[in-house]
Amino acid sequence: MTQDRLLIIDGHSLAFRAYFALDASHFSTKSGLSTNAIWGFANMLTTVVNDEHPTHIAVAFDVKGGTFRNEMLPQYKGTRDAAPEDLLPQFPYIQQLLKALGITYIEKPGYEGDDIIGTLATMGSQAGMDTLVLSGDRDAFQLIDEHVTVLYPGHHFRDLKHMDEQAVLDKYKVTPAQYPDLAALRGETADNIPGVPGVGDGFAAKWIAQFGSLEGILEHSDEITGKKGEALREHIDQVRLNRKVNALVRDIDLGISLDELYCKGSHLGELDSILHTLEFGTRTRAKLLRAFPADPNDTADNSSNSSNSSDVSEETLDPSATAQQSELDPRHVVSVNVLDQQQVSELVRAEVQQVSCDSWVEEHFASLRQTQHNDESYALPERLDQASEIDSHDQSHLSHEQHFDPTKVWVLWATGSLTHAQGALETLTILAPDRHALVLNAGQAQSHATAVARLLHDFGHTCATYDAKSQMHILRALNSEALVQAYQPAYDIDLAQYVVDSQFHAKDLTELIEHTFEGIELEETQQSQEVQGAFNFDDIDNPQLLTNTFDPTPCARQAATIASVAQVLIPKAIETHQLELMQGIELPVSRVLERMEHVGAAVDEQRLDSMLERFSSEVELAQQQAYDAAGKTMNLQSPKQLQSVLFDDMGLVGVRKTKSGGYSTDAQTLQELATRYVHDERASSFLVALLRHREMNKLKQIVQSLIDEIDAHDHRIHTTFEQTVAATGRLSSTAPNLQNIPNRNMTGREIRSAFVPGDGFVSLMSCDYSQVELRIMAHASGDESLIEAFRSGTDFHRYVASLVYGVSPEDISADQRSHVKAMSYGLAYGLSTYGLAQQLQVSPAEADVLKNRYFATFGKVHDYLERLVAEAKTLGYTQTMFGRRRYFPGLHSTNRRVRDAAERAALNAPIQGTAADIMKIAMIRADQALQEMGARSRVILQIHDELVVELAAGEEAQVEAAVRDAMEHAVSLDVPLDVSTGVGADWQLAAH
DNA sequence: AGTTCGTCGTT
DNA sequence: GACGTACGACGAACTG
Repeated sequence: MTQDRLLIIDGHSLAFRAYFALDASHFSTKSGLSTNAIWGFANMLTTVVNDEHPTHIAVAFDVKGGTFRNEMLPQYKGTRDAAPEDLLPQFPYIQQLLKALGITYIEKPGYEGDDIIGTLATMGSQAGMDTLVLSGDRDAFQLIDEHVTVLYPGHHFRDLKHMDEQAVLDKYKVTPAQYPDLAALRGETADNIPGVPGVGDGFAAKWIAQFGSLEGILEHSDEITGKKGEALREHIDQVRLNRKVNALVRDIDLGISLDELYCKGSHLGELDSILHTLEFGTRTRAKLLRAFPADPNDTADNSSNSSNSSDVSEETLDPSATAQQSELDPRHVVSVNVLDQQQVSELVRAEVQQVSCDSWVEEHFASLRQTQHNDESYALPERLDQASEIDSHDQSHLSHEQHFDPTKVWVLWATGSLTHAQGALETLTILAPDRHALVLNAGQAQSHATAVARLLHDFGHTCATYDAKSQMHILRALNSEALVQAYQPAYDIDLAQYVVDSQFHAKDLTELIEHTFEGIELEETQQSQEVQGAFNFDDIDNPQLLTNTFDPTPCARQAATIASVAQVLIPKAIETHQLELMQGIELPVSRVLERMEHVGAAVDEQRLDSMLERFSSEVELAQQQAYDAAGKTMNLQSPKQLQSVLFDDMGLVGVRKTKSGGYSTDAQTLQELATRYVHDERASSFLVALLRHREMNKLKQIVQSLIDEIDAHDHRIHTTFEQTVAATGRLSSTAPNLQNIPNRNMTGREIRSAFVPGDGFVSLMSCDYSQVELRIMAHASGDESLIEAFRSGTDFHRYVASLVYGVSPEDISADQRSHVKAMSYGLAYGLSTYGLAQQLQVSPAEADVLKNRYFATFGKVHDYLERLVAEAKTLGYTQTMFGRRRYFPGLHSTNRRVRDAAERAALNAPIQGTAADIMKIAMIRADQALQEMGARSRVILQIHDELVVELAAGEEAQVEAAVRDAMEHAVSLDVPLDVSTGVGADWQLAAH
């Protein structure tokens, strides 16, 4: 029958994808079973079935235990993380669900799902059936022929690519039958299969075209010249093996005929029973039944279903109750008023109307005005849910957690450009709570700045936006102090995403939207119909502004999408107790950062220029010395060329290898080589010159990057502080990075002397926390000895060393002190004995002794650190003192390197993160204090545990006291927070 | 033109 | 067999 369509699904890849696309914490039953993969699987399945209308379906699964491939290639799929522990239990339910839907699933011991797929696809093709293979594995491409198409998921699952013969040919320039040859040459990173280094799809295809097949290539491998030919000859065995492994088996005896894969329909009884177990609602049931209607011949056990289904319908019979519930229940987030861009574009119609801003606001914000003084959205304060390890006493600076009412959210959205922290506004959109939008051009926005400020003042507590810091830069262009002051939105979806999952970072709004709606199906709701139009109003009082030169629709659409994203992310943030963090810390600090970026740091341009000149000539000198020693020239900045000089020409023996197999030429290696070959005149002078070149070149580059970023208008440097990049909660700094200006040795530190007070200011003050991370550990672990060490107020490292070595502080040697100091700092990084030994230049045995002594002295610190990792393993995430979470999927990896790294990160995250939280609170407090005292002095830089303040004349003492107080009392711990300050004519001199 | 690697600066 | 977190910047080398 030509109508027949066979759909073959790779069950494992679909379940994995579903699992990672959906946050497990939002999908679980009361009894604690995770259902995210099941739900996502069902969702994806129905989507594909609705799109493709197959008549026959089979789902293939892998079976536990290895296959013949593992015997051939031990590392096969070695880099793949083991299935997370809450994924595996979901498979039986998926299979049960498939059975209830009348879908056949197949597993076969000794074979992978891919082989079952290969067999079924071959069967389908031979029967002349229209065959679709849904798989995320590119090996499936070899199955494509005139009857077989592979549905291959792109970045977004919903856009499945239909890979047919032409598509493979277009993309890879080979036929589907040749595809495995190409894959064998290229390798497959996902499966830990190395290909020929340096050979990608392009070269592989070229060779295949030239020689017809992999066999042809291997026979004529001698004829291939160049590096790639050489690499091919070296990896010939690997390639042969790859080709064996990636060939799918296509003739397993499955003991099943295609007819048996026909979809007869769902068994209602079984379906209701499994949906009940999974606590899936009627929406999911309805959707499944739309895709897989009940089997008319299945009349068995009708009485038992009716009891089940009435059970379900009772709770959701009332439609208004459903809507209410679905807003709160993350599992039903699908039914929230979610608009993707496509939907919005259909619904938003631009209608140019002449309205006055005031009357428009009056009309469309009426609902907010009514509830303004009796606002239910201000709920009773909720305690911050904290990690049991860390307890903070003082959270008064944090706002109380609010409930989220999507009907009250409105959006203020400015577009424009942003360079050197200088904004220019192009459009300004107000999306009202009733989903009507007003779009202003620059001139209109300018003349209504005060009105907008008033709007913010009245309703800022339900205002949402994206990237408030950049918005504020842009809004500054309107030159309205009132607007800048009033701009305090309640929700920033960029920050919301960051506090919900700091690991994922969307580079722009588009990416954030994609990520937010990934795996979420959008349903048409009545609410979405309410988006009625984007209106552009003309200012009657300013006739010159009457011309509308732009289309307001995209602006309104973007604003509407921001509201939609907020409707998904804010409830998520509330559930995970992150809203307080966003509103109490991130949003307030974003205002401080905005001002810091706007103000910038003044630099002495001449000084930078002369440094650049000096470093440049040093670079050239060192380069010449290196050339002389080597007896030839080369690019000293090329690790590859250095390798050949050092390890081939000069015959030195390499020390360590790099990831990709070459010998490392990093500074540590060069140092070691210099000691080892101290008697080899030529080698050692080359090494010394090279090291010198490296150092000077680095400094030269840093100075150059600073010069490049000087703003021509005010001769200051305006860095950008990235607030949503570092997974621990720290800030980062770019264009230029002012958080990595050299500080370790005199030569580099000089660069700091180029940072000076600007016109109208007299000096710089540097204020930094001493040993914050250690103090956090002392507090959180409750270790009495360490707490006492901090309270004693003496030389901390000396005091600790005296405890560790059991001698009085004055008898501690310089070595002992520095060793203990390194140990102390290494703690928070999960430092190994080996690493400690490396750093201290002592034997691993000695390092081990030190470590044991240290932990014997500070036992509770040891317990605390272990507890952090253990808790991260159970919870899946760590928390800082202020509840900031970071998730660690790698903690359960079977790959030890990955797992160890995750453990170290999990140990470090709550400590580094708490330090970051404290500094952010200190910045908010310092900024506020300076404002309140009317000081002209201002904070201009933050370097993780240091603030740099630009001091105005006569303010030094007062400002010093204020900033010190802000930092020392940002939070109250069981140990004091020590801040040291210094003042000087430049940043270097301000050091203390 | 865009990506990945190696290296190195900070905390 | 590796072996300290978190970042950003640069040039080289390789991909298209």
